[in-house]
Amino acid sequence: MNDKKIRVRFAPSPTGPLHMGGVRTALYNYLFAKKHGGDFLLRIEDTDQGRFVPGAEEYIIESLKWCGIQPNEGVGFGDGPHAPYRQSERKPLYRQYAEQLINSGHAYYAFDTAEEMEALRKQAEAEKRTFSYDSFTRGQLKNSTALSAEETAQRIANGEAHVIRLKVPQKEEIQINDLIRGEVVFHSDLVDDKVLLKSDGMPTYHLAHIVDDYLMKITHAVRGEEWLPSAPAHVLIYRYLGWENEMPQYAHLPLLLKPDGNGKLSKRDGDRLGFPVFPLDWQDPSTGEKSAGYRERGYYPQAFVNMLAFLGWNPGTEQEIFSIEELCSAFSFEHIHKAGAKFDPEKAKWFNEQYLRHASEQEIAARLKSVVANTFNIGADDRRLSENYLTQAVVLLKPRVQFEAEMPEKGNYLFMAPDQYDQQVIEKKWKENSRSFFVALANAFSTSSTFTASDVDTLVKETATTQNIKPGDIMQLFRVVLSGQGGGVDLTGMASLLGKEECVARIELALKKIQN
RNA sequence: GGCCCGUUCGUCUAGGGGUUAGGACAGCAGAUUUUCAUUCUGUAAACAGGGGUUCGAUUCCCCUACGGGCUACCA
Repeated sequence: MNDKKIRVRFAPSPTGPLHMGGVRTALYNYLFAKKHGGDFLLRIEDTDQGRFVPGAEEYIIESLKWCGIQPNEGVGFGDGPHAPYRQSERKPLYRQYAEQLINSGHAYYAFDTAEEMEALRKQAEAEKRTFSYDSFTRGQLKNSTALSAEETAQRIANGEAHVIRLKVPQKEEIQINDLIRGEVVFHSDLVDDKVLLKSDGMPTYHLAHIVDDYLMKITHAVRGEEWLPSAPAHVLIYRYLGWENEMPQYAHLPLLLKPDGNGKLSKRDGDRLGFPVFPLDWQDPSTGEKSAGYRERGYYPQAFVNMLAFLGWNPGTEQEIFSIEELCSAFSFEHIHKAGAKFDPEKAKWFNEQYLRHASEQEIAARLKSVVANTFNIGADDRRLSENYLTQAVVLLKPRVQFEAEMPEKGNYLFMAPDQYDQQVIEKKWKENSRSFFVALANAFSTSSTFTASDVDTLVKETATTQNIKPGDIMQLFRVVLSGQGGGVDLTGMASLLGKEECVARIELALKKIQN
C-alpha cells in the first residue's frame, strides 16, 4: 500500500467559477502529490447536465494555471493514460458497475418518479420527519426489492425511467479512517440508499468518483468536509465492488467560513464585505452577474497561494512566507487544523504586501509602463517612461501600497503636475514670507549643477536659512507645491526624481495658482 | 429534528498532563521620519461550561452549550 505511487486528484464540477475553497482543495492535493513525488490530476465531474455552465471548465483550468497548481494529467493539461478525464465522456463506463452491484445484490432498480419523491418528502416534512429512501422505507416503494422480478423486468422492458440505488444493509457499523480526523464510525441504519445511476443514464457523484478513482489508481482522496456524511456510502460501494483493498485514503478538509458571522464562505460574502471569493474575474454567462477575482484585484498568485495554504494548515514553525516549492516540502496532513477557518481578508492583503516588499522594482516598473503611459497620456520617448524613472518611482511608492497596481494612482504626482493644492495645508502653513522663499528656492534649484535627493535637501535648508525660515516650517508646503498633496512619498527623493526643470516649473505653477 | 465533524487571544494558529500558554494579522502606545507609510520597540488580548481520571488538567474521558457540515435522480 505504501509503496504505491501517490496519485491524487482535484475533481470539481463545472457549475460556475471555482471558489477559493476549491482552489485550496486543489492546492492541498497538489502539495501532497509533489511532496511525495506523486501525480496530481484534474478530473471534471460534469455528471449533472442540468447544472453545466459554459466557460466554467475553462475557468477552472485557467485558475489552476494562474496559481501555478499544474496537474500533470487531466482535462486541459494534456490528458494522460486514463483519458478521458471528463466524466460525461466516460458515461458508458459507469452502468456496468451499477449493474454489477445489482447482480451481486447490493443495488436495485427504483422506478419512483421525481414527483413521487417530492410528495413523500413534503408529507414527511409536514409530520416533522425527514424522508429517507433507505432500508426501512424501500420495501414500500417502487423498486426491484419490493416489486416482483416479473414486474421489474416488465417495467425495464417497457423502457420505464428508473434509477439504480445502493442497497445499504441494516445494523452494520461502517468505519472510515480519515487522514485528518482519525476513525469515524457511522451506523448503516442512518445511511440512505444513494442513487448511483440516474434516470438519464449518468452516474451520480457517488458512483462516478469511485469508479474513476479506482480506475485512475487514486491513492488519496482529499476533499471538503461536506463529503464526510456520505463517506460511509462510499466505503460500502468500494466494498461491494470488491475494491476495498484499493480504496483510497480519505482526507476531509475543514471548510472555509465567512469572515463575520457564521456559515461557509460564499460568493455573497465577497460582494457584501468587498473581497474576492474567486481566483479570477467571472461573469455569469446567463445572468451577466460579475464576480471579482484575486488576479484582477492585483494579488500575486504566489501570495494568494501562500495565503490559502495557511487557511487551515500550518508548518508547525513560525515561518509564514512560503514559496510553493517550500509549501510542497513542508506540507503534511498532520498539520491540518480540524476546525473550519474564518477567512480574514486583511490577512490576505498582508500576504500580498509581503510579496510586494520583496518584488523587484525593475520588474514592477516594466509591468507598470503601459498603464502609466495610458493613464497619464505619456508619449513613448518621454523620460517618465524610461526604465530608470519608473524604477525610481516604484522605489518611492513601494513601501506605501499593498498592491503594485495602486502605484500609478497613488503616485500620480510623479507623472503629472498637480492641478490643485491641499487647501488645509496651504491655509495652515502658507505665511507672508512663503512666496519669497519659493522664488528663492526656484532660483537655487536653477543654478544647481546636480540634483540628487541630498542636493535637494541641502538647497532647501540653505534657502530656508537665508530666508530666515525654519526648514520644518516649509517642508510640507514644499511637498504641496510639488505634488498638490500634504502627504506622499519621500520628499527629496520625489524632487530629485522629478528633476530640476520640473521642480522649478512646478514651483512657478504653484506660485501662480496659490493666491495667498 | 436526525447523523457526523469541531471548539486556544477579535481573526489565522502553535503547543500539549506541571509552560511567564508562543507567533502572525488586526488594535493600541512609543521611537525614527519633512508628511503618509515602511521599519523598530513595547502593549493589551485566549484554552466555551460542568463533571470525572490524576499529586496536578488547557492538554485524556464523559456530558452540556455553542459553531459547522450533511440530510437531492447537486456536486
